[in-house]
Amino acid sequence: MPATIRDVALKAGVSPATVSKALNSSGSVAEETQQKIKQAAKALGYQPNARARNFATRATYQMAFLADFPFDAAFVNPHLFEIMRGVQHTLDKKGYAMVMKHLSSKDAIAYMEQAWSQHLVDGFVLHMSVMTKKLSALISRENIPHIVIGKPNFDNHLCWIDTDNCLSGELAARHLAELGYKDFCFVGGRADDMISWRRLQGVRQALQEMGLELPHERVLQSQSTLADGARALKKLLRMKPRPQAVICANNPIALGLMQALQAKNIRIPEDIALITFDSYPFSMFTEPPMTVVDINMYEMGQEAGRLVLQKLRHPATQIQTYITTPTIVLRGTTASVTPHKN
Amino acid sequence: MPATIRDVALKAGVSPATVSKALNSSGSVAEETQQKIKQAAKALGYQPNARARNFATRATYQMAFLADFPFDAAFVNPHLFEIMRGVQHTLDKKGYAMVMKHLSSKDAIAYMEQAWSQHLVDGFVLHMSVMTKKLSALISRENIPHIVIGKPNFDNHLCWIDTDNCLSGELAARHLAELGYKDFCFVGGRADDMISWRRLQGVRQALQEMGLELPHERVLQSQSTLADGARALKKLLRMKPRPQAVICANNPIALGLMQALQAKNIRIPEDIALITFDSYPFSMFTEPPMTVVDINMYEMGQEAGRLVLQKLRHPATQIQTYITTPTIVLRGTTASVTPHKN
DNA sequence: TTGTATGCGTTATCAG
DNA sequence: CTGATAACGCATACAA
Repeated sequence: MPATIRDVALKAGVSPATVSKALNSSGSVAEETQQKIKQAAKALGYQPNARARNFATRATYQMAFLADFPFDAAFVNPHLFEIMRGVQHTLDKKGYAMVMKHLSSKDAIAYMEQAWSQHLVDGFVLHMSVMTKKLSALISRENIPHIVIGKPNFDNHLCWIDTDNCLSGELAARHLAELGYKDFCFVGGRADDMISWRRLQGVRQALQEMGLELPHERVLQSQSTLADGARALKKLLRMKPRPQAVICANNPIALGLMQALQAKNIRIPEDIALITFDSYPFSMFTEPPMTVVDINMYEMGQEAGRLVLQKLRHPATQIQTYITTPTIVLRGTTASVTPHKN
Repeated sequence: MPATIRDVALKAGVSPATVSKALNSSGSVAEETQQKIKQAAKALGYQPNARARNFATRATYQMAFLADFPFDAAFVNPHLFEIMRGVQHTLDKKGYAMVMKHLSSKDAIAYMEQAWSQHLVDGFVLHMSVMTKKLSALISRENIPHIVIGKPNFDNHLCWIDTDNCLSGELAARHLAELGYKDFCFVGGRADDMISWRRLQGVRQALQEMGLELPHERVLQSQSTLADGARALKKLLRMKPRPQAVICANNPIALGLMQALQAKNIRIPEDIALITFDSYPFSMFTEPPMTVVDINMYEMGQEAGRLVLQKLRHPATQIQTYITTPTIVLRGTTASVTPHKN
C-alpha cells in the first residue's frame, strides 16, 4: 500500500493539513516544519494520489482535444499532428494532460455535453472539423472553457485562433518581387475556398503596395486537384506575356502544375517559377524541391494550449486571434531572375 | 449545482446505494425500482461525477500513449498517427480515454514512475521510441499494465506487438514473381537495420519457395537516404543481366533510385520495375506512382488498445505478437512483364 | 503557524 | 432486494 498524506503527517509529527500546505506551498508553513515534512515524504516515497486530489479540488487537470481525424491523417492533414504536439507541450508544462478524442461534428454535441457534465475534463481544444452552430451554442450556454482552432465560418461568441492566410499571401508575393519577378499568375481554389481567397488578398495587397499588378485574367480558379494544376498550364501558356512566376493556392495545384510543366520540358524556375503554401512532406521531394510559405503549426498549438488555460482561469475573456509567423522556405522552384532573361 | 446521486435517491424514494446499483446494473435491483430510479435520474438530468467515481473505484479509465514524437512527425513517422487513431478508437469503445504524452526515452523512466505511483492513468501504451532496458525493468518490477508497440531489441518480459516485416517481404517478392519478373535486386538499409533485414528474409524465403534466386551480389546495403538510392543505380547497371525489378527496403531508397532512373531516362516499370514498403504520402505522387506493400497501422493500434486492456484485467498474461496484414497497393512502378521483353 | 473538522460524490460491504 | 455506513485521500475554511 502506498503512503498517504496521513502517513507523512504521522512520521513528521504534524497534521495532514500542514502536510498538504507544505507540499503544495499554499498557506504558510514554518521553514523548519516544511523541511521535516519534505524529509518524511521523501523517506516514505510519498506520492499524492491524483484521483483523490482531482476529487477534492474539483478538477481533472486534463483537456480534451477534439477533432474529426481523417483516415491517413498524417497525409491528409499533417498540420493536425503538429498542432496536437504544440497543445500537448504547453498543457504538459502547466501540469495538464491532453486527451485525444476522435469524433464527427455530428457526434460532437452529444459527446461534449456528456463529457462536460460528467466532469471528464476541465476544458476543450476543438479543431474546426467538429465545429457547428449547435456546438457553439452549447459552449456559450454552458460557459465551457474552450479554444477553437480555425475561425468558425459563422457568427459566434467562441474563442478561436487561426493562421493569417492573408499575411502568408503577402509574404509569397514579396518574396517573388524581391527575386525580380514581375509577371505573376495566381492559381486558386474554388470561390468558396476561404483559405485560397485570403491568400489571394494578401498577394494582391502586397503587389499593389510594391507598385506591381495582378490583372483579373491572371487569377484562375480550380477544384484544387492535381488535374486542375495540370489544366491550369494550358491557360497559363496562352497568357501574354507569359507569367514568370505562378503562385499556387495549395500543394495539389502546385504539384499538378509542376508535373505538367515537366511533361512539356518547361524549366523550373528558369522558365516559370513556382511557389505555394504549407510545407507538405512531399514538397521537398519534388524535382526541384518546392519553395513554400510555411506556417509554424506547432507554435499555434502551443498558443492554443495557453489560451484554453487562460479561459479556464478567466472564463470571461474572449479571444479571437489571427496568429501566424509565416516563413519562406526557400527551395528550388524560385530563384533570382537572372539579368539575361526578359 | 448539478444533481448528485443523493438527489436521485431522494426523488426516487430509495437510497443512494440502490441508485448506484440500478444505474450501473451491478448487484440486483427490482425491475420496478429500477424504472423509478431511471425516471428520476432522467428528470433531474443526473450525470455521474467522473472524478468521484474514479476516486471511489480507484481507477481513472485512462491510458497514456507515450512516444518520442519527432518534429514534423506527420512526415517523419506517419505511422505513428495511424497507430494513435487505432488505439484511441478501441479504448474509446471500451470507455477509456487516451492521453497523449510526448517525451524522450531519457525522461520516460522518471515520468512513468511518477505517473504510475500518482495514479494518473491505469496503464500505458508505449511506442518503442521511448523504450529502454531501464524502463522495461521498472514495468516488470511494478507490474504496470502496458503494451509496447514495436519489438524491443533486447531480452525482456514485456508485452509487445509488432508488424511482421518478413511477411511483407514475402508478399513483395510474390507480387513481382507473379507479374513475371525473374531477375531481382534488393536495396536495403544498414546491416543493423532490423526492419530492412527482416524484409530481406521474407523476400529470400518467398523467392526460394518459388524456385527463384536472389544471389548475394544482388543485395545492396545503404544508409537509407535519397542519395543512397541514387547511388545504388550505378551498381545496378553493372549487373548482368540487368535486374528487371528492384525491391527497396524503404521509401527514401526507392525515391532516390526513381529520381536517378528518370535522370537517365530509364523507363519505370518497362525497363526496371520498383517496389517498396509502407504507403508514405508522397509515394502516390511520384511519376509513376509507387507500388508498395502497405501495412494497416490503424489496425495494429486497435489491437494494441485491446491488449493493454487485457493486461489491465489479467496482469499475468504475457503477449508477444507479430501482427500484420500486409497488402499490395498496386500502382505504377510494377506491371506484368510483356511477352516481347526478355 | 498549526490543527480540527468537514466536504468532495460515488462505490462497496454487510446486515437486515 | 434494499439501505445504512464506511471508506476512498486530499484540500480548505476556520478556529486555536
